[in-house]
Amino acid sequence: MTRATAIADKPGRPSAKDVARLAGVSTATVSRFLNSPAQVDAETQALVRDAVLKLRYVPHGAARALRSARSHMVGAVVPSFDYALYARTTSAMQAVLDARGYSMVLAEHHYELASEVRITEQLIRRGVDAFVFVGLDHDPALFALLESYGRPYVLTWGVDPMRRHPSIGFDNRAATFEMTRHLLGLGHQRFGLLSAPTAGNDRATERGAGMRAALAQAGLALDERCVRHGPIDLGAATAMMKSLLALPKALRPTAVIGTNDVFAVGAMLACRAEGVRIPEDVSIAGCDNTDLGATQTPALTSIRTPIVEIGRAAAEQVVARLEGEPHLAFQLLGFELVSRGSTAAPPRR
Amino acid sequence: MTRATAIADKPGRPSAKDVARLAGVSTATVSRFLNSPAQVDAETQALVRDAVLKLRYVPHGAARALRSARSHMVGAVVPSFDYALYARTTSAMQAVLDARGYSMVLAEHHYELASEVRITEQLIRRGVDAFVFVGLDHDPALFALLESYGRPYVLTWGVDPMRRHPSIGFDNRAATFEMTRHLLGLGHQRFGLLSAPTAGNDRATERGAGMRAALAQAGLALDERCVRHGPIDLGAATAMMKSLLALPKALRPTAVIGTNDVFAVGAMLACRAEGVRIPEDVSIAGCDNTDLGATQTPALTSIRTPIVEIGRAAAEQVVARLEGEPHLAFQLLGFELVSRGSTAAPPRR
DNA sequence: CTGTTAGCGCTTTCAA
DNA sequence: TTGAAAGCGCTAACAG
Repeated sequence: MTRATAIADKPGRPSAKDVARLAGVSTATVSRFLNSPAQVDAETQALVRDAVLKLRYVPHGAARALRSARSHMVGAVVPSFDYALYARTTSAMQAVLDARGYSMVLAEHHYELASEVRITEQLIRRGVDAFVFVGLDHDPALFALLESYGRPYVLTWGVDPMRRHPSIGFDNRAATFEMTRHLLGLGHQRFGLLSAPTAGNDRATERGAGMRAALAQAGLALDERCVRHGPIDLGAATAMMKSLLALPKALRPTAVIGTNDVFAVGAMLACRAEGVRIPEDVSIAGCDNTDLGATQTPALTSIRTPIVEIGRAAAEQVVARLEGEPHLAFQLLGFELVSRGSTAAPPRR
Repeated sequence: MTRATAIADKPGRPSAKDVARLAGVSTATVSRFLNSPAQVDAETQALVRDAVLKLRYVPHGAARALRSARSHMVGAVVPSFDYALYARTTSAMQAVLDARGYSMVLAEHHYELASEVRITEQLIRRGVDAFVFVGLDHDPALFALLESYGRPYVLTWGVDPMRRHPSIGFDNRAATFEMTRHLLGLGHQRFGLLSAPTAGNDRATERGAGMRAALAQAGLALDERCVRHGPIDLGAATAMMKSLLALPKALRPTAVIGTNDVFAVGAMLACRAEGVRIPEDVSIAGCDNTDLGATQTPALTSIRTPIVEIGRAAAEQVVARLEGEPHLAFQLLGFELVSRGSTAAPPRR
């Protein structure tokens, strides 16, 4: 027996036929016992139950999936797990799925929309019943694929303004809008933005837009020389902030918003390295309210986003759809500004 | 059409038969084209390829799995995703699996060994080919189940000292041993330990043991009144540390080790809240060297554990076994003490 | 190199 | 309430 065949089911792996034989019934009855016990006589049930337990019978999922066109697997397709955020959302999803008898298949696309399509196709091939995606921006080919295979899905971390795709999230634009208002209220006039690349990332796009909108409303404009884009990574964020600190004094922002906490904490590291005081010299704010930000000194002002709620609601929606239960196709959840020590009035001139 | 049937494959979902018809060949040839193209004539290949692309054919995974007894899915069964650590390991795994044409099914057992068995059985039912587990401590029923279904697996975050189960990890005991030596070297005599519950958690057990061993070697003993156990959670860790700080002065530890960075950072929060200075009044050290610890003020002394390497190696090992390739069943990886500002000499008496 | 054929293990009509 | 029988879509023998 070679390694390659080692995983083949043991010769003795019990099948429904074995259970049927032992219980003295037909395989049809075994199947009914498993799937709709109400249709089986109580005595017969006892017979079958004993046989199942005795043989430690575990039904063959692939056969069931083939026959019933239902794998009971839900795909979670996320940008990346390195940012703790999606891990927590996924964890919440997984808990709900598990409770409802579904398993979760996980895939990352590393912020590449094209690879998202490829990955999704692979999961369809594996028989995944339904999908949860992150964000509203996706390759049109993705929706075509889902449509052509009749797979339900839900988008998360935002709500589709056109109501074309089922979605669960919050208003990313409003979140940074409110944060910017907070900083404007403290008296800031010169702002900096640390953002993820916006291509194919509506969260980053919207968060930037919210900031610009709030500034515009206050009669200000975001100086593009104070904007940096880069990967969601502490090192990159630190470098981005350092380059802002290197700007001529008249240009240098007194308030910097990161489109998420990683950027904001990276900015804090840069300030510490350069001897720039927070919040006396510069205010820093993030988004998503992670432990990473909340435990900094000073603690990071951030937006509490519905990380766990999104995961739970997404899982519940796809399961409800698979099971034919009523559900809300669109859910707009709330967020909350959490003001902490990293933001204060700007330095006096 | 009800919601429940909405996910049924569209009537027109192409099958191998459709591809065969369009290409003017048999389904066997389609199958060969997909699985071993070398056996198919170049011209025929072109015919089939065109048909596949034209119909946007995606093979039916369940049928393939049923027939070939191979689902190309690997199960990752982890304690929890809330601790960012396992998310990163899983991410590394997923990248390798994806590159090798496998998908990853994810499940969490929330530190309950019994639910780990249940979850694993569910994944076997779904047809998962192989498994990666976290830690060496598991319910014997788990191994019995894997054995009876002939599923390869690998344990991670430790190496089985008995060499009974394939495993990839590092020496958890040596890690805290070294950390404790570091603190002893700084002059500490009274130690505190913040740990996860040790039941069914060999990482926590070993990390505690390493500390005790180092102390014993130095002729000291860990005062059990300075030990706290609790969930891996910042709030819980903070409370645990507060209760250590509430000890009579003569008993209060001057050095506290967390069995991971979450405990250590929670301890830092407690110190800040109580006005206890780090490292002047108390030294604090963690384990796993996460961003959470590294970005604190002062930065947390910790142990860099092979988080990503474990994930990659585990994925490579299970794939190698499934594919019948040579592989190392046991891999002992290294770790490294990273000394930062949170540890220093104890206060003078 | 290609087609024919026989199932993989299960669910689901249809009859009894 | 139960059994017999027909496949789900694919792969692997076996012929040709």
